[in-house]
Amino acid sequence: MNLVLIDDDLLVTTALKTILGTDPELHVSATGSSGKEAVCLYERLRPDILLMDIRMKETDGLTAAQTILAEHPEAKILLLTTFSDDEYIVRALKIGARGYLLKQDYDRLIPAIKAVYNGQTVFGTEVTEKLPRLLRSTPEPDLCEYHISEKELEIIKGVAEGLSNREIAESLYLSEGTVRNYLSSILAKLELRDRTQLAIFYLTHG
Amino acid sequence: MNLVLIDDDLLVTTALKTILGTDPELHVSATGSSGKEAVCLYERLRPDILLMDIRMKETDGLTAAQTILAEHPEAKILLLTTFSDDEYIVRALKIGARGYLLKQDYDRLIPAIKAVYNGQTVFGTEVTEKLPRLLRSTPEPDLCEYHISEKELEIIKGVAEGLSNREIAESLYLSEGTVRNYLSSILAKLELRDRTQLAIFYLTHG
DNA sequence: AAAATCAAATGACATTTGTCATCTGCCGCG
DNA sequence: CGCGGCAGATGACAAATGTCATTTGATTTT
Repeated sequence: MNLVLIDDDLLVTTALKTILGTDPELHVSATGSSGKEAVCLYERLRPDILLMDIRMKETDGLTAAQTILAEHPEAKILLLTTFSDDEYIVRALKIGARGYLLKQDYDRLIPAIKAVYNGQTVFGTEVTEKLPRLLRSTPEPDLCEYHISEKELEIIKGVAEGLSNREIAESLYLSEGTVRNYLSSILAKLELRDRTQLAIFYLTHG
Repeated sequence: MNLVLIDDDLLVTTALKTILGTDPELHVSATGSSGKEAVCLYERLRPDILLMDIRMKETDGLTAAQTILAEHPEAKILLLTTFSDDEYIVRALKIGARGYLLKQDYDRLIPAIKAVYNGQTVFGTEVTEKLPRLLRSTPEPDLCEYHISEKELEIIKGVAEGLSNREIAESLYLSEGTVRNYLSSILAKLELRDRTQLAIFYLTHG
């Protein structure tokens, strides 16, 4: 069972590597320290499981997970974090992560990894308690499910106000062409066809 | 003071003609029995005052008034009706009618006509009572304020679903060009610039 | 210092969109 | 009968939109 570990803190990755090394079934193929690396390593090594921290400088773990899952929906990604932040949990679920564990649950980490390997989804104790309530309160698909940067969001808002590309460009001090480029990639990400569909999407699901 | 009378019921027009004829200042130039006629007669005779029923078969009085006022905002149109229907009152106000009288107020009709002639706006007693409340409860501009035909509405809905002109055309069995033409006139009527603004308008005010 | 990275810009391009003038049947009305 | 008015269609056009490949400049990384 091949693993890739991603954590900001070198101490954590090495510690984890040691802990996991005690189990003969587990093999840590590589470690990394940023979301970007996670994407690269996943592409290159196709590990059975990707164990990743959420809070990291540079690209955060959730976004990286999203990138990977967009390409490989079958990827088994286990998110690891110190805090049990509600928003993170929900988002992790929505994008299709296979697990969300608190670092304090480290004694259950190995069983959890094996469970995920067998196709299950695993959540830490605290998370499990919160889950039903969280799901009840957020039934709608959200904008934050996609990788939308701050600037992209500004552009979306402009579109949803009925502005033209030129007007959006002026209001954000960009060139019209740049706005077009941003818009183009936004549409691709959201799988929409034109600005009108985008405006509708934003007004109804945003 | 030239008047044009419009009412479905010939009995009413003739009766009114008689009543109004008792006043030497008033002169009924013509009478008609439908909204269309109202528009024609107004265009042709440019009466000082147009006295019109609201409920009529064929084009109703409000729509006709709207058509006329769109072209001639200075037109003095006095609406006459049997019922004091809230929706009608509000709509009449919004489109710029100069008065709204109940037929039961017929004893005040002549003074009202003269008042309107002098630039005032007149409402029957019952209407006056309801007015403030009605205005308070409907602050929003509405789609129905504009002359939107059934087919036009279909097209607007299509736009608000994010369909392209071609797709709208197919769904309504029209040519793409025709859809473009309709859309063009819709945008002009609503003073909007493009389909995106239309979609936004429909989703928020529609 | 060299290489990689990223935001922003550019230029070229095919489509779509919005506007306008004009044409075609068709129906009602005098 | 003929005429005017409609709903639709057409064709031509400029402008806006969406897509892509490529370039620039600044910043980071190594």
